[in-house]
Amino acid sequence: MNRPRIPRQSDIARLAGVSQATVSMVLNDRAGANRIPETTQLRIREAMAELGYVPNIAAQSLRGGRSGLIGVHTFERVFPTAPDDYYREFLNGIEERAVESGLDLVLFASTRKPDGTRSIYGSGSNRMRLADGAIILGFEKNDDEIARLADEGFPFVFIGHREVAGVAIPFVTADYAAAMTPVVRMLASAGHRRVTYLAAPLRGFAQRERLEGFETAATGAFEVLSVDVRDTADVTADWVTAQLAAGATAIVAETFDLARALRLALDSAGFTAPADVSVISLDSDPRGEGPFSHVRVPRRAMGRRAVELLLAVIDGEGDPSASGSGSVRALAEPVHCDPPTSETVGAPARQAASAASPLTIAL
Amino acid sequence: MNRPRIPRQSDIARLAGVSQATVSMVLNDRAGANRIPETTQLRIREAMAELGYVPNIAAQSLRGGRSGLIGVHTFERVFPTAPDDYYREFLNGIEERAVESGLDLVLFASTRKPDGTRSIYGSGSNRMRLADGAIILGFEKNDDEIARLADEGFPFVFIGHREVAGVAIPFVTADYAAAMTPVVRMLASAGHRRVTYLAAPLRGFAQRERLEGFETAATGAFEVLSVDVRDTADVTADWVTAQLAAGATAIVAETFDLARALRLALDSAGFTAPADVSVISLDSDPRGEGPFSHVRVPRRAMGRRAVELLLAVIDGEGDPSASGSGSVRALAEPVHCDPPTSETVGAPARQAASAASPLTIAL
DNA sequence: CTGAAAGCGCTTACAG
DNA sequence: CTGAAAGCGCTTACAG
Repeated sequence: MNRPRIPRQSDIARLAGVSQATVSMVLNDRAGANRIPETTQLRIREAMAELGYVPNIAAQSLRGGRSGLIGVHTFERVFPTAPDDYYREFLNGIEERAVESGLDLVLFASTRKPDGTRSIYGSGSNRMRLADGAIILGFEKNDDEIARLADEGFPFVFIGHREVAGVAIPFVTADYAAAMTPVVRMLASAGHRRVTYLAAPLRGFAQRERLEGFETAATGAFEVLSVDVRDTADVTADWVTAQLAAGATAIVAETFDLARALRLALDSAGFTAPADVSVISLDSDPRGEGPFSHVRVPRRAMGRRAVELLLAVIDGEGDPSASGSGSVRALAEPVHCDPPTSETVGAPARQAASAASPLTIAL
Repeated sequence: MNRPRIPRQSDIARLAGVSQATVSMVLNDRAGANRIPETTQLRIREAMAELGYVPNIAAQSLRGGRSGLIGVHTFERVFPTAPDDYYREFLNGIEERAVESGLDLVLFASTRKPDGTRSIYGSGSNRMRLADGAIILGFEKNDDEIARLADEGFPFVFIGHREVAGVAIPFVTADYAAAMTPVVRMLASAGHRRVTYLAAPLRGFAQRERLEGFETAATGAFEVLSVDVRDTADVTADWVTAQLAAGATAIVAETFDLARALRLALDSAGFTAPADVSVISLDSDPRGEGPFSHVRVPRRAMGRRAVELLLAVIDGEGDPSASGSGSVRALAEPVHCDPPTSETVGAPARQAASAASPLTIAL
């Protein structure tokens, strides 16, 4: 009933009558280089199978430098409590791509500080080094830690556009600006001339890029009636009614939160899309497909790309001063977004365009 | 611009003017045992901080130490594509508990075999050994691999009742059987005497335990009209109608899938719960709270418990032949389920109890 | 109180 | 064609 010792290369060597080094060679297919005879190789492989040999990863990575581990660090929880998990799609892509390269994922749970937020160095030591590199997600600003991480030469990439003064951060983002062109084209060709842009309070690059892209694309196509920055709570039936009364025939909602709020507001104001107003959401709802035509942010593809970018950075292609960083540069290109579907885009509702319409009564 | 070499213990030792072994002692808090003076310890800690030292996990675990890594292995994908993520709540609990103990999580993504399924040994080497132990989730039968894992003495625990011939597998489960008592009591005291048990095709222990617990609890309380094993597709309006016609005044749905199907069937048959029929689901819907009164399976608590159990097993308290395995035994106790809420449990609909009721027309 | 040394299981030059 | 040896970065007896 004694626990059998786990076989190692020297056990195989003894059984096959060769040296441990020879076993290693055969295992790593470097046998050809050293011209070890087929018969010897066969004997070694048989011994291997007989003993059920499995390499010891710790020893391999100690010796070889790589652990085959990709770190994932989030400044918020990795597995959120709510089912409409913002990270899920990114993680899907990360996992998928990691599988393809035979890598395992380390979720840094140990990095939580006493106050509940997460920190890379908060616990005293950077456990991240455990991995060959890391993918970082999350909104929290933590420039000092990022700078230090870069300073130490630890390979990492961000998902989402991040900038820290004095540090060149490799990141994966989507082409939010370019995605606005088909949005504008779809609305313009449906006949819309006055459009409201419903924006969330500014938080990051993605939003800025969307808005700028939208305004650029809209130039000459239609009038951006207003760029209205609102919290979801302020997207009410009254607000919708006022927009239509002001002549808007279409609303572009920047986030899926705003889109959800807009759906409720439309319902309670008694409007339907696209009959009364055309609506496009600029972000897809992670919980499901969402109520409106929307631009799907390619989160899964971004997750995959992040792994690829990280692998390139780990391979030392990340030095910005190097001339041969072509691979990294290509991988850091924004990921393309597909054009929106058109369920809630239709012709402008005629009456809404007139200030004398019955809708103004609600004001 | 050269990447700085990662500091190791000998670098600290040189800086602090001690030997590398002393650094190791201080790091592992074995300094007290050897009475290393406070001042020396302080010097070492300062040097450590200055260099940003982080232990090399591979070396630690090669040497026999702990890596501080808890493995998570699933025979299916870790991050499912669908938002109604069955694993999410387990992972929540696992992450939460790991955070508390300063452990990181390794998601074994590399363990996927060419055919898409996952295997522990399929890729040639057992990458799991990287971690101090592992929590295994998922339904797929893979007895050989489990037996081998146990054979090698690798510490692991299952979430969900698992049995493999000849191997004592530590697992965490919920007290499904005991949870049936309040279910039966709630129905009986509402006046129900004839209840249909809607069961999924038998797949595991949880189901068996629920059914046996239910039947035991029901004895003397009411008649279990039928135990009906159905696929969700077969839960139709006709089926519901037939149940009521046969005299059932309440339906107990075993899984959340069945509960969802039952909701649709009730809708299309024009019935509402609890006016026409009382309904209790024996499992909670991971996607949300679900349409019916239900027993909440304490998945998060089970995840937490799995970490605790694993930690005990790692500490060698897992030897079933040892007398001191009290801790493991206590942790392997089924986790308690709270009693169901009562939204869709009401008094029996009178007419349904009569075979001459208009409902039978549908037959 | 602290250091020198062995050894965990591998890979990879380097000798024969 | 194959083996002896060094060394990856640690921990842990064992000597002083």
